[in-house]
Amino acid sequence: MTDDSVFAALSDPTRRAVFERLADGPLAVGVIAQGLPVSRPAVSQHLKVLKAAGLVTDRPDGAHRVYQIDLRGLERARAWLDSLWNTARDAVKTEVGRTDVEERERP
Amino acid sequence: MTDDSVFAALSDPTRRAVFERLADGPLAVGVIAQGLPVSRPAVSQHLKVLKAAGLVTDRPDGAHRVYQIDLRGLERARAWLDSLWNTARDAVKTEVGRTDVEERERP
DNA sequence: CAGATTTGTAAGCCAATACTTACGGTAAGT
DNA sequence: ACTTACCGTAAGTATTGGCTTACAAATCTG
Repeated sequence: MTDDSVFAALSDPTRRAVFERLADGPLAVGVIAQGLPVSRPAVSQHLKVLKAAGLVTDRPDGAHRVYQIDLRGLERARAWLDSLWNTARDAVKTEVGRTDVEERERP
Repeated sequence: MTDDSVFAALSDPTRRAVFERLADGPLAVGVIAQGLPVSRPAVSQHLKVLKAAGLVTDRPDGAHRVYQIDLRGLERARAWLDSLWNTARDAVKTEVGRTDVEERERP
């Protein structure tokens, strides 16, 4: 569940579509595959990637297998973005000041 | 600057390293490339992707070209994650209740 | 003006990956 | 027990993508 695996998992549009479908609640693989423009095995492979990234969990339910969103992976992505957003925002503020000085000294 | 381009841009570790370097302030291409385990043209290509995703902006500075973080792209990624996080969290809550009922009816 | 510096782009190469079909294994229904 | 349904995995293929080297354009410096 590294930053790398999380963002790599979120990079594929089909995988994000799978992930968005799970946002409303747990679903079985076949149900997820319905409506998506890819085959069911493809969805299985996507779910495997999402699981390795800590973005979903799965549990057996009879012949079905139910997948559910795991908030831990999302939290990791959020933490990375938030951290970078904060430092970038601070840098922009201090940078504006620095630029003013430089432009005054070297117009 | 679609969700797709943003997450695709953030999926590559080298590109995230480039992006993190820019968090502290604007930098020229050559400076960014220093310390990274890839060639300078590779960095240029990464910056092109980041720019297309709305994650950085660039401006000419003599023979140099200075790149800077653009908060718009970050905001887009944050919005996607936040939206999904909220709906997923709500779904978890209501799902707990539903599961309790189901397990009472079908143990 | 000639040379050096900085950068973007083109071409080519190799690895990663998303997809399909085919198959095996497990669970539910008759 | 046999059939049906659901799912994961293996094998194979085609596409994408990141990297390097080579080259061209623009700018500074002497």
